[in-house]
Amino acid sequence: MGRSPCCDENGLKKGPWTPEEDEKLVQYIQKHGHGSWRALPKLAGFYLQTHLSLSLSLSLSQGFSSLQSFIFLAGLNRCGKSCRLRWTNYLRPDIKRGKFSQEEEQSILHLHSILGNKWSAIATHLPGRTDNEIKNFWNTHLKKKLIQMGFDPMTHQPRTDLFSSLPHLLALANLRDLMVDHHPLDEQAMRLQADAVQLAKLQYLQYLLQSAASITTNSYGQNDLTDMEALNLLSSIPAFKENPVLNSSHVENSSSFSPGSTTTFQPLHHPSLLAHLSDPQVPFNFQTSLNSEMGQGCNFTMISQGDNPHDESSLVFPFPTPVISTLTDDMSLSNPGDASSSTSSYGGASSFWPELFFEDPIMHEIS
DNA sequence: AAGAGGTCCAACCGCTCCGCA
DNA sequence: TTGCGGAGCGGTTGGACCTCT
Repeated sequence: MGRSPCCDENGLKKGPWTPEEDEKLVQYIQKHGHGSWRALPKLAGFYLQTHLSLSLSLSLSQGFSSLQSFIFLAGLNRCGKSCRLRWTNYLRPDIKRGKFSQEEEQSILHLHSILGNKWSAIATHLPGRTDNEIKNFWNTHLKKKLIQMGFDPMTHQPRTDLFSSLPHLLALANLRDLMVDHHPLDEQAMRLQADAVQLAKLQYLQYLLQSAASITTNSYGQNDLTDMEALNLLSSIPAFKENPVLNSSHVENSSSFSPGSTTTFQPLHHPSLLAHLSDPQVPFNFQTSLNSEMGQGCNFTMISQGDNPHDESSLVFPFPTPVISTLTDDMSLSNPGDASSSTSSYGGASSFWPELFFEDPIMHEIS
């Protein structure tokens, strides 16, 4: 922009702030508030000097220019930008310190799915947290977490490259069958693997449907990927066999089944559900069905097997459907009983990261 | 115990936005 | 309309701290 940086003046201090500098800054801002950050370091230094001998109001009336050299010798030898950052990110009295709570984490995920890397905008929804803090937390924790769970951290959508591993996952299922003969796994491990394969199919289904929605029709006026492929896959999933919501009308009326078509919904990591799902001790079942009545989507009913028999959530996923978080090479070798010990193994609800879609008040607020 | 590597976070840098003359 | 300067934003960095071997 052709403008010199604010901190390029000789002699301005950089680096970590000392307690004395903090004190100067806090004292000044407590007394006068913050406004002109550029002028503040000079005034802050001067403010302390006034405690020694001068009256601030008297000297201000004399003008700054005559005070410049005095101020630099005695003042906060920092640029205004540095002062502002120190105040907003560290010294501000309303800053909340410590670890982010589960609720805050969910809020950040949710807000980031809507706002992207607009850290300051996200911070406005998290009282006491700074944009810098949220940004750091995102980069060091949440981003990695999403990646581990098979999500693109920028789009919050399932990573399509996960599907390249689908044959591997299915092979894993076959391996399980072989291992039953020679190295029997316990029942829970087998069930988890079976669920994992079903979820892999579900995700692949999602992939097919999303692809079908985006693929242009070929010269015969047909999609390169047909809904039938997806439906065949669906039919191979026991949950669908057991819950035959899918009937012929859905198949015949495929035009009403428009996965991935223009939707105004936004993904939402629903806090209450996530909180529930984050408890690895609570197992769950799920049932799925195509939802033609809503024009698009997939009903997803999650039934907790916890203490509360009424704890059932019926959700609509216009797509994507929930995905598998992480299926590692050593999944079959990990301790199947230790589902709660690691988020990287498929062992419970914590690895199951649904995206709920419904109208979002924040979107209205933003728009 | 010590060194290597990894993680975390405060602070900096470069840029854009916006108000004002 | 244009250019300047302050405020603020997001990306990056460097060093302190932690963990692992």
